[in-house]
Amino acid sequence: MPTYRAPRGTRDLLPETRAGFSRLEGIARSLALRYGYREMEIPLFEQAAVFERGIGEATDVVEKELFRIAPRTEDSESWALRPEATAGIVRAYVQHGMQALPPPVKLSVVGPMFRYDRPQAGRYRQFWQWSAEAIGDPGPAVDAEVVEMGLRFYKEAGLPDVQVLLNSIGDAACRPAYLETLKTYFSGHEAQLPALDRRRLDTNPLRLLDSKDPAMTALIASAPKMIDRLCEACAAHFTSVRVHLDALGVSYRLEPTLVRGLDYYARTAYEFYRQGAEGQQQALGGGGRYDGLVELLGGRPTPAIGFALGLDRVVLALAETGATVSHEASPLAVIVGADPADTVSRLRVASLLRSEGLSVRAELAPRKLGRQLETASKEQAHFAVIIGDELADGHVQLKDLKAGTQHLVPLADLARDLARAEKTHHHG
RNA sequence: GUGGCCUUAGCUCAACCGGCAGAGCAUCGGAAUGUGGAUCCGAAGGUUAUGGGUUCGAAACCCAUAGGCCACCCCA
Repeated sequence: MPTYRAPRGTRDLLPETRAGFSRLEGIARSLALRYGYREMEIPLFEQAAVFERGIGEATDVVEKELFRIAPRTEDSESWALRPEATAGIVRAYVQHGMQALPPPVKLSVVGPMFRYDRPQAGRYRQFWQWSAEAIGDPGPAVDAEVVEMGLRFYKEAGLPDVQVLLNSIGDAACRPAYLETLKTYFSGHEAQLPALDRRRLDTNPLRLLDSKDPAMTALIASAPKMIDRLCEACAAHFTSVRVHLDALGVSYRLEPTLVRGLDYYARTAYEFYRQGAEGQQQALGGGGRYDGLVELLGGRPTPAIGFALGLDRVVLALAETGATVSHEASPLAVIVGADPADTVSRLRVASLLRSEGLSVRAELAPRKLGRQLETASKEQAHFAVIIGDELADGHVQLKDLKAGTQHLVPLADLARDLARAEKTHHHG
């Protein structure tokens, strides 16, 4: 027999970990509700063209990380697992005529994404994101609202010190000219450029600003900044975004070298980092305005903005701060028996309590009573229901494992007594 | 995709120069057949990631593969 294991870059979320993810998903759903984003689902895979066109052929996400599905037959369509949710959400928005809904259409998706890159801690081939999109609002107020919602997510998750890095990357009116300026600037220093960055000069000059090569630091520092060369409309938009952020009390750091990896972004761009870890490559989340994407995927020109927050990285960050990410619920009571062999009575009582909506575990292993109780306390159950000879006249022993007390209870009252106690029972 | 470090029981780790594969925790059982988190005793758990090679002898040395991690690339 071969030994099987989860594919590279994927992981099993075991119950302890899954509980932490569920908690984060709960916060995301709660925030979506509070901010007016409606939850939806999109397929885990799409026609590859949705990503190729939407995200951009030349981006790393499409060029090297797209998780393509081998076609089943020669004439079947080319599919790919979703590397992010925005393109799929916008595809659905166009497909279902949501342009007819009063704007903005605010949508939320939580689920796994797939990217075929080399795994590391916090970097997986299957990872979880919360994605929120406000489609049909040109901003700038909604830009600030989205950033604030992201920040609130981290705060409620238990990461109060998340830092916002903010930039404007211009739009079709001013970015092309800026790119030329940038190209000219770096071309003038071509001899100093590392090989990789020399190649970027043609393919993606914006990325030069992001280079971590020490030889580039001085060059980048004195390079022309997009933020200084925004057209009037973009500059006014950015100023207003900042005014709104200030009004909300959201602090942020201007990061003129912040660029985004996906082609569809324009104007507002931002990323979330742990305080003190801003320089690291692992963003907790990021987002921006993508005013051209709806049109790119076949809809009418429609402005939009959104973000994607990485749940895996939040869990990782919480673990690093030593915080308890989450705990699983423990049963209110465990049904144990004096006669190890009498699983019938234990199961019957458990079934009775469960039908009353109570969370109980029946000990079905034929172990002696001491061992049954031992396991019950180890799993943090509040009560043990001990079944013995008293059952003959309709009674059981109800033992409070936390308090160490015990008394005889008529079986008829058991559910009521436990339900009353549940109010004070802290699961876990 | 590039470079580097790592992989021994379910988990965390030992094993001196290449010479008997071990401990703690967890699990199961006994002390204690109707009373729990403590204690004592015991059991079970291993193709030393996988496949080759060197050697009288390999967990250890060499090669390949897989997986994990770190730095890039890039992002969540």
